[in-house]
Amino acid sequence: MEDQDDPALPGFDLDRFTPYRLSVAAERASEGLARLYRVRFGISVAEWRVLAHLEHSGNVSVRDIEARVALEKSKVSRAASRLEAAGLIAKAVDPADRRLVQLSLTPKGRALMAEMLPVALGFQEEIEARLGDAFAGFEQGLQRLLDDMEDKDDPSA
Amino acid sequence: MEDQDDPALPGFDLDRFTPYRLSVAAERASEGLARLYRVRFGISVAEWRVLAHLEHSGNVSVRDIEARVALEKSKVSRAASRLEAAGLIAKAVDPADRRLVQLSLTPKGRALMAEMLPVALGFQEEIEARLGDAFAGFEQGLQRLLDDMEDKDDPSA
DNA sequence: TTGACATCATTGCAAATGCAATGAATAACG
DNA sequence: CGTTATTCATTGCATTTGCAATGATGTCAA
Repeated sequence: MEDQDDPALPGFDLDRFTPYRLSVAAERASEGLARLYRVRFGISVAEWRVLAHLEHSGNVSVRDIEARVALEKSKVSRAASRLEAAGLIAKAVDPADRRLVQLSLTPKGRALMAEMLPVALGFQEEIEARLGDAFAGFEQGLQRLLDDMEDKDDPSA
Repeated sequence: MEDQDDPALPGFDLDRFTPYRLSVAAERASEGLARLYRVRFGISVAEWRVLAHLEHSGNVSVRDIEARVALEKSKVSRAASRLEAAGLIAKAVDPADRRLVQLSLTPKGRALMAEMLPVALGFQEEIEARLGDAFAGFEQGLQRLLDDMEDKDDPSA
């Protein structure tokens, strides 16, 4: 009973818990950008990732994107369908392996990316400016986390 | 036409885009911990956050948690209902303001937290160990991001 | 070749999510 | 007081999500 409000507990503070902090920061950053994309271009985060990857890597299969862009394959598939319906990408069966679907930007999709990229780059610059001299260290840590979690994402095994 | 596969485009690389990196890192970190909690304790991330906040701060209203723990109020409400059904927390109408619901850990809830906290702390230690000397810089950057986004979460606003 | 197994994209479906009511209670202000 | 706003927690509902089929293709070895 005395430990009901006993401050001498382990004293766990969620605010100092890295997974939580990471989650909140990511949520807010992605959400800020997501709102921009949604209201200005009608594009979701998943769709943005697919477009960005296509802009960067040319024709790719759904499977490639799934692995490359940290998106469930059903999410990629549905995003691709919406993008195709919007005329932003084209789907084509790979002639070499007919199980694969090659996605590629249409001219309209490329034009949209030309509008969206400056927004993304501006957002990135904004973040770097806000972090200032902390940016380098932050990115280094982030990189190390991403490297470690590349396949196994459970640090305590 | 020539820019179909022209590498001289803006050359945007999603992998260097901080919001994306942050999102992937957060997703993987949270998911690793989430799996542990789910399989070992049957607890979701939202439920974990509610429990952790209660353990740390004693009785709190749903509203408090919503603000404090970066969770939609409907999510808090539903998490609280599940936790109550599981006998881990108690809900009580605040006598001073009967709109508020005071949440508090039951003995069973406190016992569960006593089991879960070491797991969380171990996870945290693991992360710190993996980051090594990059941890301090990483946390500093993260803190700066969180500060900046406290109310307005759109850096390019 | 043929048959067992693997891989790919899509889709069905149950569960989770976000947002906009809803209803209860309080605060603000004349 | 009485009336109008505001705050709080919950819930309804449409959308999104994740996961497990499904079907269509490819691979490999007997």
